[in-house]
Amino acid sequence: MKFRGWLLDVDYIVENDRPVIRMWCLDDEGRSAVIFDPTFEPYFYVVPYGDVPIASIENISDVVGGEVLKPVRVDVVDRKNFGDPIKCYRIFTRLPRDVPYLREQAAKFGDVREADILFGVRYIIDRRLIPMGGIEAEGEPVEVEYAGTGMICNRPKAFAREDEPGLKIMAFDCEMYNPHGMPGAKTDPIVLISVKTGLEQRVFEAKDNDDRDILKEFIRYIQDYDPDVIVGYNQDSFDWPYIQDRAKHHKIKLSVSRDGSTPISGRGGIQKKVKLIGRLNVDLYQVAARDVDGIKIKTLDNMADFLGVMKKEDRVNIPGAQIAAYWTDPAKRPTLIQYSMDDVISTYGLAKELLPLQYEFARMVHEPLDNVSKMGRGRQVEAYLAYIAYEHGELIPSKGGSVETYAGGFVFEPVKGLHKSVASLDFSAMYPSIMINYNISPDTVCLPGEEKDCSAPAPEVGYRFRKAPEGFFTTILKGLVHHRIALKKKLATMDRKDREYRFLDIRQKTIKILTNAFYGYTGWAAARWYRRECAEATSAWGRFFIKKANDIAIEMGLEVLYGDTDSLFVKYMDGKGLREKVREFIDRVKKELPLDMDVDNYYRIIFFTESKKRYAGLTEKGEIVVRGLEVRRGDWCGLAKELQSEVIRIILEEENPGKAAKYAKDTIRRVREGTVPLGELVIHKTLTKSVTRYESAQAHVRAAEKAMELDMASEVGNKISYVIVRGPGILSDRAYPAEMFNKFKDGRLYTKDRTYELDSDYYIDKQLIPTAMRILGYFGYTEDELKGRSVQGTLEAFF
DNA sequence: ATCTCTGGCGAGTAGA
DNA sequence: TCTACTCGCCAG
Repeated sequence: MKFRGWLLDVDYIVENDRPVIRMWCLDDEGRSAVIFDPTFEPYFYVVPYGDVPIASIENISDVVGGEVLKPVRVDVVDRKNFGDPIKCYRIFTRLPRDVPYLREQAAKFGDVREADILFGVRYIIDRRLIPMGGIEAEGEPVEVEYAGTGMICNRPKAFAREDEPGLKIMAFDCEMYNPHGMPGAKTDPIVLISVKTGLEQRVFEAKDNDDRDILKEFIRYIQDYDPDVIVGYNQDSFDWPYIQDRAKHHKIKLSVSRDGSTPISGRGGIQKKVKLIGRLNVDLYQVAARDVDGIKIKTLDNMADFLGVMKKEDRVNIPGAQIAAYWTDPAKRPTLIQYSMDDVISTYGLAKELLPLQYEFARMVHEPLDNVSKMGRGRQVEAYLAYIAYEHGELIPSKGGSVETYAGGFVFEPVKGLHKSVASLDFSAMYPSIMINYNISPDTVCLPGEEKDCSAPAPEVGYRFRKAPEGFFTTILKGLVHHRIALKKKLATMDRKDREYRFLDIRQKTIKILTNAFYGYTGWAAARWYRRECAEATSAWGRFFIKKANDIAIEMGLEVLYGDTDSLFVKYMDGKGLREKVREFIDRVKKELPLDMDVDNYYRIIFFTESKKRYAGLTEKGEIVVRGLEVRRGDWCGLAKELQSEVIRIILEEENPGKAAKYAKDTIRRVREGTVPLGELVIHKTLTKSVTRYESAQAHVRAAEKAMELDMASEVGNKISYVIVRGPGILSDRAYPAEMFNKFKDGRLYTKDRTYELDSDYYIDKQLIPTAMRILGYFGYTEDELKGRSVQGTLEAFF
């Protein structure tokens, strides 16, 4: 029989003491299928130390549980080790689980390589497969109870396709009974489980606080609908572990995986990972945390609002701590049900927005979707490298090296104040271009004595790289750059609303992300292809070129106001002739330096603070661009950010500092009067480690401790939301979790049994004044003026 | 188990 | 009051 469809995942089973590769697929009609390949054998390499006879390798053995493990066979193969041709032994084992034992024995004779490549990934690499891509196979049909089609085949073939699979996606979300704050899986049942698919949405509701039945219904629902992809928001660290505990409590088997097995939890750690066999379990929070920027507090409702999936004002929102109260009150329960529904609808909507990029990453780096969605950027780059290494005959290096820091980008001292008619320019793809230009790659690092065939030494650090042959990274980067140029060219001829446009645009974006991560990857101590010399030389050339560009600009009569790593902000006399001068400048830079430079923006007016990395400007198009200032930060209260944002707007657009100062004074007065909503005064900071590990008292840590005393969630990695109240002690003593208050009126915060007073002086002196003064200080305003008497100012005096 | 990198700002703590 | 240091977040 023949099969044509999509490849979703690859794993293996053990049959008759032999591994059998299992490919989870979809056919072109969207029906599930599995393809087995019993012919693939586990193996790893050993690069011998000197002359090691093959017999020594063939004879390695270990005894595990009374059983003797030996290599199935050993062959001699030609490979490359960082570009150098070498002969090495390839050791085949009977089962993947034998590898850890035999690698230890083999390590006595040489350098063990690729022993830690997972068997499924190994198969994808060796058979050149494309997860989320096309697959064709021919073989014998076989009966399987957990998929529509089953077949046995040993040479599946991948093919690229331009359409997307008809995946069955299911979103789910749970609400737990939490009368004391944090729900505990031992005692507190799940009261609602909501699900949404392409067909319907529904909520399973517990009867009499007993979740036995809804757990069973949920399991049955998954079995019946049989989704290919399961999405949630934080389900790996919250919903799945909780469901697992509850199922265990009721002695129910959580058969939600496609083969009838239960979810597999990644062992411990801070970031938990959950694997479902045959279904792709994607935690959209992990995806958002890595791939979405432009939003600070990545809660489900914020994320859905930000991506236009569900506006906050159009949905029910219930504070986490009140779920039990809503559940218990018959009048309020329907609201809770709607809340749960809104959550699952948001989650499903997020999946529609976020998954296409993940599909492309899966295809690009050749890792199954669920894996790639949980990997850090470095590991994604590495998966891609591992796939390419195979076709180059390059051995995949072993992990890691020692952490050593090195110098990065150069930052110019800003010319503080307001400037009119300014252009910002930057080198396009500076680091990748430098790496390509100087053939900077882990396999081209020049050793002492071979300098004659090498590039010029990198400035400051002196590293050289061989001119030939082309490095492993260089080839890959060139390929990526060319591919992206071709895509951009094609996109330029297409209609933006076209379905294919979206598809190709995501592809070029994926390439860009991956390309830009290569430089950082080479300086990452835990990388397999870690070569600090590469990162050091790349950033050194970068510093050299931005300084050279600065010299050229000055020589041409441009005034350089600021620059950071790969960018320069320039102005020309009174602004007339700027564009012409900038064109000339770019031409000269391109002629004299091996890099491209482009205009990023023209600013009508721009304000540089006296600090690096903090500025705000108004572009010719009328857009306000802010960098580094508190407006951009998630750890200042909303009111302070709003104030600074408005001050910036008034200064840049209306050029009226007096009005900005008045706005600041009004804001300060509102805080004194206690008329600002509490939400505007909450400060959010991440708890980055367990509370006991902090060396000094931090406000958010103390707030987290107080939250835990009240049985409210404060886990490592969470954002802690707190407010500052009046009272004795240092600031952190007076930081309280915002959720503990159920009422805020006239500057007073109420809990069930206590009243606190908001520390309005803290908000005025430490939040509002500093953010406003960051800009207004330049116009001669003082703290006292903003807090009290009125002063007029004009902009003219400051040019 | 986790992890792309360095440069940089500014608030707050802790100790002298 | 001064300074060194910790901490979190942001620019590129």
